[in-house]
Amino acid sequence: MSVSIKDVANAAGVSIASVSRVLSGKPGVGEATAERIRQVIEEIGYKPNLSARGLVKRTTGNIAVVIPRGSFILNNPFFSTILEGIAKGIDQTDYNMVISFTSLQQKRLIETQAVDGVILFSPRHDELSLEWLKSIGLPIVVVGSYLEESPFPCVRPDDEDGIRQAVNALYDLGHRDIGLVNGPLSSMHSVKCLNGYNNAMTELGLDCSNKNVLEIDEFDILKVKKAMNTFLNNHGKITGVVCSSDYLAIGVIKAVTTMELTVPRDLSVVGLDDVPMSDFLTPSLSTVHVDLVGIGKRAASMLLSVIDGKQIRKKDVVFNMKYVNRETTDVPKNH
Amino acid sequence: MSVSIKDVANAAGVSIASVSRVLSGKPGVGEATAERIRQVIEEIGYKPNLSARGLVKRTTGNIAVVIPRGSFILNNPFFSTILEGIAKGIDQTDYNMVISFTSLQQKRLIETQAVDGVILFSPRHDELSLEWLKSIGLPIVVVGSYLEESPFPCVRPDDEDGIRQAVNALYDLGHRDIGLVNGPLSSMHSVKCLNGYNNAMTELGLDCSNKNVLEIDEFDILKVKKAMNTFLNNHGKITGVVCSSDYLAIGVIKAVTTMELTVPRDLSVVGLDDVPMSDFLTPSLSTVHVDLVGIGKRAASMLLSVIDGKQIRKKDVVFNMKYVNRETTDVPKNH
DNA sequence: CTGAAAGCGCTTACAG
DNA sequence: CTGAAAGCGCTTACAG
Repeated sequence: MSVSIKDVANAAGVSIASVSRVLSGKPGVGEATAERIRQVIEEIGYKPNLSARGLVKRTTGNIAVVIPRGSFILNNPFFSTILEGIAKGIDQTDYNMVISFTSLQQKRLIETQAVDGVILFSPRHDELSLEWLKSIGLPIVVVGSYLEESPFPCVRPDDEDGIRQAVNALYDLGHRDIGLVNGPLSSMHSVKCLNGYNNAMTELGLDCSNKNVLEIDEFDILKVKKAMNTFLNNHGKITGVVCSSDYLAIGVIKAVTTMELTVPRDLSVVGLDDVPMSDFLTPSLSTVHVDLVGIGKRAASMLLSVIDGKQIRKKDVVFNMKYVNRETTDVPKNH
Repeated sequence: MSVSIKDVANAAGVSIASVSRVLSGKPGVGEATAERIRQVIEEIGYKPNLSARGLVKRTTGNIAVVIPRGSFILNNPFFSTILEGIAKGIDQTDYNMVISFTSLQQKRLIETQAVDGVILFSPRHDELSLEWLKSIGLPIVVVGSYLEESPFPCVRPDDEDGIRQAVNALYDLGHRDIGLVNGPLSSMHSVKCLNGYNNAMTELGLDCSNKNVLEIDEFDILKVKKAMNTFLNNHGKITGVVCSSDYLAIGVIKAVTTMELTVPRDLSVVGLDDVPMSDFLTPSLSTVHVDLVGIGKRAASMLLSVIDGKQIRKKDVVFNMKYVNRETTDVPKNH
């Protein structure tokens, strides 16, 4: 069928050991021989069989990207943008990226020694167990949000400060009644956002009793609309909201608009993360920027280091965020 | 290190051959023995080594999802939604999905026998060569757009009819000067869209001299804005445009809005494909719906069939589209 | 510098 | 029904 190492050994008149050595750049082959072997490889188009190599080296050349609850998640550009970064991060290497969305696949992928390492997207407490993950002994890097008790290195945006900046931006515009639209607290990301919100409000001397916090657990436009409706009715004074993600902000704007309110005139809205599409929306979304592609890249290079057995210094890499004022924010209505 | 087939054979007091047979569900093992083996496997948590299996069976358990020009593309929800479908399609199987965005990775993935089959996203003529792809002899299914001379089965939306429906919807609203905002013609998708546009216009007795067609080759908001600007200036009569994708439509709306025009009052805009976010936008996007998740699922199941050596009947599976009227369309201004 | 040989963990004729 | 053995294509001590 396809050519094997034996074929190139024959064609070059050497042993397969020598071929293997030049393939992996190991020393111990004369330059003349090595050159001849390289030529033959090129000529007959030999490609090493990864299964065979993997069998003896106990590696696969694959890294897993594990994304929780696929269906809802992939539409969220936060994930796809980080994914882009990961892809770029491994582009120059020999690793392939295998993605899994369902926990069924994830378990299999990990148990089955099908990958050399794992990039874990913002895991939630109710999903893959940390104990289990630890017991596997696979190199793991977490991306997106920090897990308190986790032994794994992590790359993430500084959500807490991001939300703080968002709150302050609204404050500077004159807003005093500021709400938070958050995701479910089973995600550490949401917990950080809540902390950031509470801290910022307290620093500013504003009321942060959690009445002004709306928690949305499923990302369904109808549910968001309904929730926003009752939320705004119960908190009539709110003039601006900060959201824990751009995607959420888009839904909030939609919900608000269908209530015959106008953004930003009746309500200012700020997102979080600045996904590429945010500048593209109409009105363009005020949000807090972070280099999502950079986060993905960094997570990838970090994982590769761990796989290579290198000690990594920073176990928790936090990317700075920066508020970007666009069109969904304005001074409050009766200002 | 981890347990091997030998360990379970020892523990069960049988040969590795028997273990292998129950693993693959092959006949030739007594029910009592088989049951005992299954128990041992469960107890000691044995998982077969995929590399070893792959080496002898010459399979990998991986299917490749090949996405062209990653950076721009992944932000486009058209792709991520189909991806979701593919993931669902292989969820119940033992296959893993390995994704590649760069042609470098793609070549390696395919040459290196690292996958059992390939799902190829809307390839362009200037990318991976069909000749090369054919020469590899790997099962391939194309998703997204049809390649005329391609020997590979394809799953795709009926773009041509979709555009036709969009044009007709605008016509029915009273529009007569209808433009097309298209992608680059190196993609068959764009070619189909252009055909659909020309045919629909002709059927309606409208002018379809290509002056009313804007071709945007790179998806950059500044470029879109600039292009739209000159386009609308040169075609002042246009009251509605049809776009070859929802993503493009979002950019068009943005561009138009920054020109101090209002959608749909000054310009009606229709997208194509109805990605999940379209209903989420403000104003929500009028577009032509197609079951993108279904397309992904179908492509996956089709590829699995080809891998299994089954003959597939339909080489070109076309999904119907259906116009959805939302908020970016209205009667023309001076109607 | 070079090669013969063992071995990675499986599957699958082949023999019994 | 069951097992001994060959072999998949590599890598890597070990000897020379």
